[in-house]
This record gives sequence, structure tokens and C-alpha cells, in this order.
Amino acid sequence: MSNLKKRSDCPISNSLEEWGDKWSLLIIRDLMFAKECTYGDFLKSPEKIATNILAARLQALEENGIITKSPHSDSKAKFLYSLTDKGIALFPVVVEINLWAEKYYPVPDQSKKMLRAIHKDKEGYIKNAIAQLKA
Amino acid sequence: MSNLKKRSDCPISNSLEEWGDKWSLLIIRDLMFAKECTYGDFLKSPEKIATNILAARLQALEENGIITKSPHSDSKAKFLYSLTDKGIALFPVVVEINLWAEKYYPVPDQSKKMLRAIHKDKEGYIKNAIAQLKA
DNA sequence: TACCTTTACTTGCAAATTGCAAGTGTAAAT
DNA sequence: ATTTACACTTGCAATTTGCAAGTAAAGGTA
Repeated sequence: MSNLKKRSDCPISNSLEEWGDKWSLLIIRDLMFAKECTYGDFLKSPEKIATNILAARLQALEENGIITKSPHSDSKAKFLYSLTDKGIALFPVVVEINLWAEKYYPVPDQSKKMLRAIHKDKEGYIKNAIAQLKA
Repeated sequence: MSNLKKRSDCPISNSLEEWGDKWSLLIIRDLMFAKECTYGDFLKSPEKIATNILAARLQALEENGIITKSPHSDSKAKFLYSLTDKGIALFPVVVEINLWAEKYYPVPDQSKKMLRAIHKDKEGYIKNAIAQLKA
């Protein structure tokens, strides 16, 4: 599993070594929303990740088995990134972060529908979303 | 709420600005386990945070309303750090990270009991743990 | 009262990471 | 044949991290 530092046996610590930097979870978020993204799609995200950092993170996430890169049917110059099962399994973490954020920040319009669905039936929402991502 | 950068309106992005660095969640984890920690307690954690980084993180977390610092009854030279309600509200996030890690890393002995309880009754476990932290 | 220890930091500096801007290589469109 | 689109790479400055040593206030000890 590539070059993990293993500061300790702690599950939190080990998890953070894989995706606990400032950008990885945003890349993962993009893939949870869009299911598949090109390199350029990530660059279009509102947080404006620098292109060299993006390249480095994509490589690390791929080495850690969280995302995969595959050819795009449109063109040989394009590639599609998507989540592996290991990446998809982070979905509940992302949901809980959204629920936390809902309590402490204004909710953007984009998130409202999702949050309503989560509050209605969290388990069901997650199961369905994961099924969609795996389909 | 101090100096948040606000790269975007995204709940994930905003959350990560507050506690999405490599160390903050480990500090928060310590406080979830121990309820109260001194500066020295944090330094004893197995990940070996550098003392200047610890000081900086504690200050940032306090400025962001996630932890509080209070006098220690033993001595005026000691202080106790603990989670605010906002910090305690991160408990479900930490639980989900633990559940994710369980799927992809060997489970340390220390975590086994907690994971068993979570699998038995996640909601109940979280409610109880939060109540303990608020007590 | 002098001095040694504990506790919570701060300081200085080297190393690593991040971020910006510009450039490169290949494939597709004109 | 030339330009454009796409996925990166490169160079370099700025920020952040990490290590080691130091400081200041409080408390204990002789």
C-alpha cells in the first residue's frame, strides 16, 4: 500500500495518512458527486487546487487504492478517475462531515436536497448512494 | 470564528479548514478518549506531535470553538483542555473513520471493544459517548 | 531561602510541502 | 499543416512542518 508512514496503530492516524491532507477529501467529494471526473474536472472545482498538487494527490490516492484511472471512451488524451470500493466506503464519513457542517455553517443551496434526504433516512440514503457509485 | 480561508461554500471544504490538517483530529481523538487532557498528555500520544505544532493547533482549535482551555485544580501551572459541544459533535465523524479503518487495516486491541459496541448499536453507542463527554 | 523539577509553552533554523506561473507532450479538431 | 484541448511537469518562492534547545512561572525539597 505505497508509502504509509504509520505513526502509530491508531485507526484514525492511519486513515489520515491516506486521505487526511487538505485536498484528498475534496477530490473524493468530487467523485462522490460526479462518479467520474477527468483531470480538468477536478481543476474546475471551486476550491482551485493547483495542478501540480492535484497530480500528486491523484497519484497518491491511486497508489493507496482509493481511486482508479481508466481510459476515456471519447479520446486517448482523456482519462477518467473514479472511486474504488475502498474510496466508496468513505461515503459515510463524508455524510457525517456534512451533518456536522450543517450545524455550524450556513447550508449552501446545493446541499439542501441531500441533507433533507439524509435526515429522512440516513441508512437508506447511504446504501442507495453507494449502490449508485458501484453501479 | 478566527481566520477561516473559505475556499468555497462547500461544507466539506469549510470543515476541513477547521480541523482537516494532519494533527487536529488526533488531538480531538485524544479528548474523546480522555475527556480532558493537559498539554503534556497530548505530547505523550504515540504519534509524537512536535511541541510547537501542538501549541499552534491547540490555539487554532480554541479559536475555532472546538476545544476550551481551563485551569487545573491541582496547580496554576497546569491547564485542562476539553471539547466544546462543537467538538463533541465530531464524534460521529470519528466513529465512521474508525469503521472505515476497520475494513482496511488490522484492528489494534485497544479499538476492539469500542468497535464491538459500535456494531451492536451504533446510534446508542454514540448517544451514550456524547452524553459522557458532556457530563 | 536557595535550588531543583515540573509544566506549558517559545524560539531558531533546516527540511518538507504547497502554491503559482509557465512550459511540455500527445491527441484530436480545423 | 496548424491550432486547440487535455493531462500533466518543471522551476521557484512562500508557507508549513519538524526537530532541538531555551524560557518563564509554579511548586516541591533541603
